[in-house]
Amino acid sequence: MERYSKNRQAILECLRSTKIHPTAGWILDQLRPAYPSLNLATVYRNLIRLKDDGLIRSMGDIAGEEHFDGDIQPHAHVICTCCGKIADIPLTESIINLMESAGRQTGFEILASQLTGLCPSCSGSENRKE
Amino acid sequence: MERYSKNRQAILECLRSTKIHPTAGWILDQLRPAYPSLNLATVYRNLIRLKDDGLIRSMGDIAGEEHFDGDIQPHAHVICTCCGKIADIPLTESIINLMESAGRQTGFEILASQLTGLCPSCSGSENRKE
DNA sequence: TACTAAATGATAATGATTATCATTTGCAAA
DNA sequence: TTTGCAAATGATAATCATTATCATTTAGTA
Repeated sequence: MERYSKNRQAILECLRSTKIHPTAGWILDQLRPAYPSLNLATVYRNLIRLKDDGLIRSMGDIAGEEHFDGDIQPHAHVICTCCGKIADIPLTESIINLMESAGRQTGFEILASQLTGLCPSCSGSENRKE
Repeated sequence: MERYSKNRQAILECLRSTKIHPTAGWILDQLRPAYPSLNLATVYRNLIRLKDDGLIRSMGDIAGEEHFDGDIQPHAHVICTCCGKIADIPLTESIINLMESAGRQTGFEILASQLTGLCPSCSGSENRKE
């Protein structure tokens, strides 16, 4: 039978209850009121553990910080490479087909689709150069 | 008229002549023989500059390191979240449609499509847990 | 109640990236 | 050619997220 600490459970529930794809630091800030002694290292450790157990997923480093996702169903995101903003996009038939087709072509096990670009705010400012 | 240093030109050409989507460190290693005094900070500085100028593109942090791409045409990648391996996938009609449709839905200016998952090697080892 | 492995908090170490700053380079005007 | 100046550079320190270390605590079990 698997041990399951209060901290780990709280971190998992925190991740599952938000749609913002947070970082370790954000999770710590959320849980501090209820778990005043909770340590950042513990958050990181449990995120790694939850990821290894397949209960959460990492979105990789976005704008310098690793973001996590409590939704392990295959789905898609749009990410702003400038400010790190993340938007969900509905997982349409065409995206599923694309993921499957790319998986067949490359031999990869495709788990997520990330479209990257510039959000409305960043698109105006940063790209007035070319 | 724009100044254009030898270093910056060499970095740009290095990026354009490879398909491996390298890191700053890799570029430095490539150029060291021809530019023995080239410094890592200079590579970083010029990559930022080239990116700001729209001549190259960053793929963001992959497995802890920022990777760059000399190909600024919209295109698609498959990335292994475990080992960082990157594979190109041809930019099909369906991907273009997907990018355009997601752009309309979210208001983002979509520049690239990244499918993430596990490469054949990592798929075997890391995921035997669930 | 005592034992043992897992979990934790505190903190140091790591590693990629960025900032600082004095020096050098390369063009442009005199 | 010489001088002046902004850009570029090399060397190195600083930053910041993440990871490792380690002594201590916790929680389940014999």
